[in-house]
Amino acid sequence: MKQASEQLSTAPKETVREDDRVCVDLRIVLLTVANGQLLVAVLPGAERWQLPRGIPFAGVPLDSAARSLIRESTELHEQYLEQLYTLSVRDADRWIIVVSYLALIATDGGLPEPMANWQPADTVSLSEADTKVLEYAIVRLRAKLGYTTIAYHLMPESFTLSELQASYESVVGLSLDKRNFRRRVIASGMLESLPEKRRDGSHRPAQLYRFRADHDPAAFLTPSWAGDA
Amino acid sequence: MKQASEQLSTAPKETVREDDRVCVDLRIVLLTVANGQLLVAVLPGAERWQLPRGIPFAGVPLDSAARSLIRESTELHEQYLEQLYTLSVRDADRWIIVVSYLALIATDGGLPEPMANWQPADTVSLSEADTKVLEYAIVRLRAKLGYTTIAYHLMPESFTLSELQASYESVVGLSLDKRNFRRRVIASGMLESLPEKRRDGSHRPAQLYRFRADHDPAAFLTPSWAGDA
DNA sequence: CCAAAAGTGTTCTCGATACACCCATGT
DNA sequence: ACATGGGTGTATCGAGAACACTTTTGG
Repeated sequence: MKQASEQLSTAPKETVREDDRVCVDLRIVLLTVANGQLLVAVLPGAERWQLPRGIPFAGVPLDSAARSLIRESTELHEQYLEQLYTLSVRDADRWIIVVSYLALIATDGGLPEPMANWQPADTVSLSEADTKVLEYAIVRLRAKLGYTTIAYHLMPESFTLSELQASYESVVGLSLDKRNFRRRVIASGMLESLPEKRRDGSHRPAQLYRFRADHDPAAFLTPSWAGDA
Repeated sequence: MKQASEQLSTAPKETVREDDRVCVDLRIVLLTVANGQLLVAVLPGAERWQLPRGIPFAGVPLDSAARSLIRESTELHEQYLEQLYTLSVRDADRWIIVVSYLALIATDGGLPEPMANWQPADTVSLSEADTKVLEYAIVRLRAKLGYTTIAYHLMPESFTLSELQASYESVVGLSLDKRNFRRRVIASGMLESLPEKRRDGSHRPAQLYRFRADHDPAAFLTPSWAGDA
């Protein structure tokens, strides 16, 4: 019932009975940005929405379990998956262990096929535990946006700098200075400009960019967004 | 066997059999600093040392389980406990889920009673999984040292600035500039000076400090230590 | 008077911020 | 010609890093 070697020496005082074993529950915060809103994938629950969830099988690594959970919620493959945190929450009369993941999906303008429902991340109504997990996911995403190239996973193949800035703004919830934003994002070296421009309305066409194939996903951009409106 | 409500709606395709349930194993990285070395608490294992570990019981929150594990390794109460990461590792023919914690204990000069063994963190020989966990713990501790007052949990009640600097240096593994270090740590406002000084040898006595009772544990110090020797 | 650690200030560089106007296009 | 979003440059400020000498004590 337990695997051998290592953990016998300091095993807890009593033997583990079968139903003393803890329950592990995976929860996925699957985010995307569309029309200037940060959206989260949710499924209908008893009374409220709930995050996509599931119980991992033994014999399967956690990340794979998370990935297959996502494949049940959307037909698009996620672009990015990162473990968030493991918390224990009271559920009925037991404590269950919730392992939470952050996943990102790029939009190509429209929404990814929603087998799940997409709800605005700032207003969706979830259980207490799910709300905590969602909030933490947003904190992490905001932080990483500042010093990594994680935005890559939220953008389509090519985009204008204004579109990139709009995505940043929907995630951080602030408006940023156009000139400073461009300087930073260009200076970071994570982008390359494409030969084409996009004509889009009765105004000057916009240069298109994409993320460089070799962009370092851990590359530092610059760590602070403070100070703007 | 499973608790009701929430997770039925997206339950995995097949029903969960009893022994499909995953095993969860807690591991604690318990660190301290003594005589200029970063030490980790370990227990004798089959061939190598191993991190204190144990299986959490259902019905007990994870953090409590971690705390009681620590109480089995040392008589001192830990000063600080923080969850690190949850990873799945292959063990025999199953994947087990390892939830890792970072704990800190202050030294008062000598070592805390070692029911566990204290080994230098940079040379101790552990299993592959334990090594990964230890390395990650050190990365986290180093990072947090830069922008939080986490050092508090490694220091005795009162100390000199040189002692504090020495602790920082043993953790980050770099030597720091004395003047810059002092300026930063003073400017951060996390310390207060005591009326006493410590006479210590044939040289000028050193001012004693302690952490302010109301120091904000999340207070920013300053995020980088680069550039020194 | 010598050894040993404590303590102290200034200069420089660089990244972050604030801020306002001209450009290309469609109607 | 005008409305619309695209695109650009400069001045200021503050944080971090580099760097060397004086002070106080005990022996």
